Amino acid sequence: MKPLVYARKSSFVIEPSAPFHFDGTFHKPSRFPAPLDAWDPGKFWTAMRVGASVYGLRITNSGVASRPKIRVDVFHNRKLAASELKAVRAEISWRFDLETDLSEFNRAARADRRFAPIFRRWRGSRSAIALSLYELMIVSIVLQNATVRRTVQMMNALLEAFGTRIPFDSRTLYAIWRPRDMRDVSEHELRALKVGYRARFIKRLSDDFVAGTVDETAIRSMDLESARRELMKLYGVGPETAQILLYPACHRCGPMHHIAPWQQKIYSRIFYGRRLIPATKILADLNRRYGMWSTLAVSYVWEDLFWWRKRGEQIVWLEPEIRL
DNA sequence: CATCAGGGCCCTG
DNA sequence: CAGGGCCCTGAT
Repeated sequence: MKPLVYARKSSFVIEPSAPFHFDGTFHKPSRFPAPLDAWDPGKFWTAMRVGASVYGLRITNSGVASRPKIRVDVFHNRKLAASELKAVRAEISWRFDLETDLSEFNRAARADRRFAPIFRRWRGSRSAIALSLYELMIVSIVLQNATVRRTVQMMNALLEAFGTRIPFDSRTLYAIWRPRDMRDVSEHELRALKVGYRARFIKRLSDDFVAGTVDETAIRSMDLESARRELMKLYGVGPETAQILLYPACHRCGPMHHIAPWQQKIYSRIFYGRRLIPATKILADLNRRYGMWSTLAVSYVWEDLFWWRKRGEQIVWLEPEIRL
């Protein structure tokens, strides 16, 4: 097969709602490393599947917080129809939540006694991920009951076997396969990639997406609780995975319902300065304090911590919790 | 060498 | 609703 060359380029500009924080939106340092996207200050690359095609995207910051502007360069391997470009733009806008109105959250954030400096630092950051609902679901599955190292291994093995390699702009990234690409893949074949019991989840979920049991478009417009119920019906999706999916894939950042054990440990430290606080208490406190903005508020504090770590700050209690 | 828990979820009793 | 089993790995 002839290697596909993503050398053609189309460009457009998006003006996100203000205030906007480019790096806080396009890079989340707490996430595990995968060849799905790449980031440098003011620049972001990803391979995005929209409709039937995959595109290489380079997104560049070309505005300021108060007058935000991003430039999108779309790399492709054939001539594009105008409608395709329009679809790509709409998808970027949705996935990175570029049109959202955070003024209410920002008002509350300014008045926050403890964390106002953090909220100010990241003001304009969005709940965002480059992945579709199906793609994030796959990522959540390989996160289940695994340490970071194992998650990375599983993800790489899956991408190598079924992902679409997109060489563009002198880098190579992968797009996750489509649900229907799993149709002729056996559970046995998946297990050979050492994903263990998750093989069955991947098969069943892919089938559900093909059959239309899950409708991403519908879920995007549901209220928080309906979306959660819908997602939890799926085989392999429990409370933790639903939480991951609702935010950021659905931009539902209402009250939190679930805290994973390792998050509980980290929340205990950052919100209470203690070793371990009961998850139910943490949930109640955070939801009382931040209400419908809980998930967003917590993510600002959470990512801020991982930004410090990324910049080389030693956080002695954090390291043992991030097992590589 | 064996045992065990892990960034969950399903199934059973 | 509590608890066992699941795939694999690295830690002990």
